[in-house]
Amino acid sequence: MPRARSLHPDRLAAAALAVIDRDGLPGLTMRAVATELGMSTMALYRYVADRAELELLVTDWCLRDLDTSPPGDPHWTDQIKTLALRVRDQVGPHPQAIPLLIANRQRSRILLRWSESVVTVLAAAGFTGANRVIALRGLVGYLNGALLQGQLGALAGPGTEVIAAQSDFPMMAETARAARAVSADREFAGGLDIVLRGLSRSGPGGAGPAPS
Amino acid sequence: MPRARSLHPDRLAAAALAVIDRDGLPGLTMRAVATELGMSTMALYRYVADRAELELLVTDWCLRDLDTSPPGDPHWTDQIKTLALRVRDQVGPHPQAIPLLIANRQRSRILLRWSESVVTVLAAAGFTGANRVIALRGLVGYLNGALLQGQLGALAGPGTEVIAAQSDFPMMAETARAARAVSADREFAGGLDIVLRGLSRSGPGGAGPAPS
DNA sequence: CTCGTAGGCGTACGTCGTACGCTTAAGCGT
DNA sequence: ACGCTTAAGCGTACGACGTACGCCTACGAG
Repeated sequence: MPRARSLHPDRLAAAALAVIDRDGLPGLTMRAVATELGMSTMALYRYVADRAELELLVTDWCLRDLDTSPPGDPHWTDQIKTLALRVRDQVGPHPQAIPLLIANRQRSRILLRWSESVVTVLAAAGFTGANRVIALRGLVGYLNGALLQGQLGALAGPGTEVIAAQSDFPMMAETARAARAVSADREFAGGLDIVLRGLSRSGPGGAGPAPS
Repeated sequence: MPRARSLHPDRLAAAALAVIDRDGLPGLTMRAVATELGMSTMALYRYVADRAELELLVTDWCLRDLDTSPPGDPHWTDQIKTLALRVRDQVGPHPQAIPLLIANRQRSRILLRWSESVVTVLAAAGFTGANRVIALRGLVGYLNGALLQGQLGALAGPGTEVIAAQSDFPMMAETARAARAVSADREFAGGLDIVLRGLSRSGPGGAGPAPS
C-alpha cells in the first residue's frame, strides 16, 4: 500500500462548513474549501467525486450529533416535538447550510434514521397507511419550511422591516411590527404546536391516532 | 425620444419561465434566455439590472393570475384553504420555478397582496398580536415546505422509491410504499388540513381565534 | 533498495454573470 | 426632408466557477 491519506473526510466536511458559516452558501466553492485546508483545489477530488458529494458530506457532518433515539416523553406529540427540536438544535448554529440539508435530506443516513424514529412514533400513536404518509410529509414539510424561513427572511430580518413600513398592506405591516416581539424560538415552537395540535385530532376523512 | 423598446418585460419573464420549464432551474442562464428571445445576451441588460431582477420578474409572472381577493367561503379555515390552493394552482404548472418563488416571496407585490388577504382572514378569525404572527408564519412555512417537497423529492419520486426498498429502516420503507397510493393533491390537502385543524383551536398559552 | 500505487497539484477548457464601449435605429425639432 | 439625440442592441473580454487530464512524488510492501 502506498502513501496514507493525509485527510479524514470529517476534516473536509468541517472545512466546508466553516466556509459556509463565514461566507454563506454562495461562498462554498471547491477553491475556497481547498484554501481553507491549505491544499490545492484538485487535491479535494481525491476525497470526493464532485461538489455534490462534498455537499452530502457537509449535510451529514452538520447532523453528526443528532440524537435519533426514541424520546422518552410520555405523550407522543411531545416525542415528535423533541425529535423536531433536536434537529433544530443541530441546525441552528449553521443557518446558511439549511438549503443544503433540505436538498440532501433523502440521501443523508442520519436523517433517514431520524425519520425512522418519527414514523415509529406516528405508528405507535395509531397512524396507519395513507394517514401516516400524510402526517409524516406534513410534519417534514413544516419543518423544512420553518427552518428555511428562519434563515431566509427571518422575523427580525430586513424583509420583515420593509413590510412593517409599507402602507399599502396595513394588516401585513401591523403583523410585521408585532413580529419584532416574537423570538425565533417562540415562532418555531408555536408553529410546531399548531401542526401537532392538528395531528392529534383525526380529520373527517381519515383514521386518526389513538385517543389519548 | 429615440427608438422604442422592442420587448415587453412580460415577454422576457415568459421566455425565462419557458427555459426553466424546459431545462430546469440550473438551465436558467442569461445566455439561454437571450437565445430563447432571439437576442444577444447583453441585450437583456437593457431590461433588467442583473440576474436577480430577472428572477423577480419570473416570480411575478408565475403568479400573475393569482387571485388575491378575499374568498367567499363561510368558515375562515376554508377561506385560508382557498387562498392556499390558489397559490398551488398557479405554481403547479411550473414546479421547477418553486425555489425561485420562495426566495423572492418577500419582494413580490402579488405575494404581499396575497399575504395581506391571509392576515385579514386571520385577524377576522380573532388572531391578534404574536398569535397572529405565529399563525401566519406557520401557515406560510408549511406552504413553502410542502411546495418544495412536491418538487424536490416528490412522493412518487426516485428518493421515495429508494427508501421503499431499504431494509435498514422498516417503518420508513413501509410508509414509502404506502406513499405510492397517495396523490400529490391529497398529500397537499391533507397536510393543509392538519395545519388548519391546529390553527382552529387555541394553544394553551395564547388567545386563539374566535369560536365558530 | 526498488517499485507500484495512490496522494497531491498545475494547467487548461468550457461555462457562468456581467462591465465596457461600439454601432445603429428611431423619433424629434428644424 | 433631414440630421441630431438618445437609447436599443450587440461584440468582446474578464474573472470565477466546476472539473478533466496528466504529471510528479512520497510512501509502504517486497
